Amino acid sequence: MIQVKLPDNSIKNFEQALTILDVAKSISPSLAKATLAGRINEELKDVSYLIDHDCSLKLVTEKDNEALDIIRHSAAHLLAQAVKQLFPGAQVTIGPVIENGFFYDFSYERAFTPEDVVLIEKRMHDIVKSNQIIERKELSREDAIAYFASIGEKYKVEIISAIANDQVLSLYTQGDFTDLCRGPHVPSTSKIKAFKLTKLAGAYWRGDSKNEMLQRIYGTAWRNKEELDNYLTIQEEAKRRDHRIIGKNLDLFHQQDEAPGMIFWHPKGWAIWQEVEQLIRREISLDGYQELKTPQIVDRSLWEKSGHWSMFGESMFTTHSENRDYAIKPMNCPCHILVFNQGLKSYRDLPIRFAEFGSCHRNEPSGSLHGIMRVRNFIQDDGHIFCTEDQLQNEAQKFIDLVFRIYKIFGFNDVAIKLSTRPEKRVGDDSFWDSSETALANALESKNLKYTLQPGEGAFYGPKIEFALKDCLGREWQCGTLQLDPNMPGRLGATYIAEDGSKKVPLMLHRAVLGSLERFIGVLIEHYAGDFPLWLAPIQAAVLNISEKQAPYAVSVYNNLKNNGFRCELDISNEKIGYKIREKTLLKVPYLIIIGDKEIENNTITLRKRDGTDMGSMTLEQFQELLGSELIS
RNA sequence: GCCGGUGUAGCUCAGUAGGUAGAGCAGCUGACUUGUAAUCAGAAGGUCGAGGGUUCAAUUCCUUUCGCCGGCACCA
Repeated sequence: MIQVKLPDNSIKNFEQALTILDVAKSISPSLAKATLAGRINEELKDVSYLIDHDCSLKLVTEKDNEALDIIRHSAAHLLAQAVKQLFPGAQVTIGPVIENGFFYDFSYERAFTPEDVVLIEKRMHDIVKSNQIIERKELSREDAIAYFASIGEKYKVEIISAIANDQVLSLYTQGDFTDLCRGPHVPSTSKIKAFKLTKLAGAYWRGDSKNEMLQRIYGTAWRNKEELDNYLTIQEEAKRRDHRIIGKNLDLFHQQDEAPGMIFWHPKGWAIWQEVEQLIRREISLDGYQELKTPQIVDRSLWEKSGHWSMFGESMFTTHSENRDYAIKPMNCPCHILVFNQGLKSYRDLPIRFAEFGSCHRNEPSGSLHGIMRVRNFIQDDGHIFCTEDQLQNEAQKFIDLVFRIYKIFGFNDVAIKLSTRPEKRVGDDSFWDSSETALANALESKNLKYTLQPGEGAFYGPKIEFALKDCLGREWQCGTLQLDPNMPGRLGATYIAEDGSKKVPLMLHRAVLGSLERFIGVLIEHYAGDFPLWLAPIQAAVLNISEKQAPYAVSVYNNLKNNGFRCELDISNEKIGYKIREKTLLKVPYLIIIGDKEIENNTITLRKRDGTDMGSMTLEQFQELLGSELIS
């Protein structure tokens, strides 16, 4: 007698061993049809799994969230099967589930073309139609290696060879295709109902740039067509928000061949920048930061002392003059230490908080550049805190508060926190790393903040806390960072006089709330889709006249607003009002001011918001009050 | 940096099986004087990313190179 406990705590008794599918059938035929897998004592299993002992069972159907991963994994196999049928010379490697879909990497004598992908996707649909049963089989390591070696799948052999000896290996077969896989999978190919191949790309074997480059095919897969369409719509939306397109349409900035990875900020883009920079300036001064400015180009010897020359020499821009080598600064911290080093510092002076909007250059690999999100010249809302070990926790807490305070102003309320610990390539001994990692973790825990651990992701000089905000499409952007650096102050000779009269080396915290302003503004553009809130809008209002007659009145309204500090535009061209409204609406101007004869007569203005709302007429004074109150909120 | 794609007017894009290119919008000129998302007309606008090669002839073919796009790798 076998007892199977179901999620509603009811218990079903069976005379003999049976599969998960059999259990589903015993409940209802339609449930059996919908079942994709089962969770036996919390472990996911195929529907063909044989239940031969008492257990709890939760049937996984299309409706369950966990079904999605199974479908996607099966879609990856489906892709591999189609590729093997069309290109028998291709070797399969790995095909995991990723966010929103899956990919599969192949080794092939040539790159796949977009035309190939069309054929592959078509073949995948054919295989789905033919409803091939997906069967699981267990094999010994030796047999599995022998099998894949016999069909010439060298990568699979390599993968199996790396798997521990005592692991049971499972193979999944569907029609003419067999793949090594942990599973589980859907019971047959017809269960994969909604998928689409999305991208073609090169990818290194095992993610290592020293290895062969494989052909990666990306796809997305969903429970049904509605979900797939919904996903594709969101992708379209993301494309519509692309900061490179909006940046061009709104005339915010441009980039050109002569300066790859650098931004030419236009007046309108720079207006946004200034607002963001001023906001940071206000907020950090409340937290006791002092702003300063340090040189752009600094002698090589400083970078050698700081460790950058050996650690990041290749990605620093250099120059030289009169037999001296210089680096164009890739970061501000060494210079901040040089400022700290001027004059004796007492423990009474600490903590000292320096801030700088310093322009930094890093020679990022060409392939990594992306609009204004990843650039070679950037400015961070950078800052460095010099403090004692006792002050560390308090400073970390204070900074965490600052980050949340500022993100909230932009409407980012969902923030993911990550703690990155010691990387392989690092300076400083292990006791430094032990204590500093603990200190950061304590700061987070004292604030009851949840965080994920990222082992090996720390900076070469110390561990860090990273703050990733979520935009309105749910995408994560890592912006804020707090990095503990117990090494650099010592390397550059920073000291303070302690209470007992001895010289001590201060701790340093590198911190930024927004990170690179270029990137942060890129995030803002995509988050708001160009519809900036009034305080950030490059043009806050546009004055439009109906016809030539009202031009002088329109000019006076424009001048009045401009003189009161609002960013304003005037259009008194000989165009119809509909044309002017369309133009300014496309430029996402929050308020359009329409001036016709009526307005002159009543000494008012008529307002239209960028979303089309007609706000009727009011006096200019009333409008300015309205703007003022919107700016404060 | 690596793999693949791509580069034509200010913008969005078409085109040439090798014979130095075309549309819409914008800009310019003119007419119209307009009431809430594109008024009409005219003229003009291009070393077809850059260098080299093949050819009588290259924007088109070959090659080198640069930028951009999608990934991978990288991201102090």
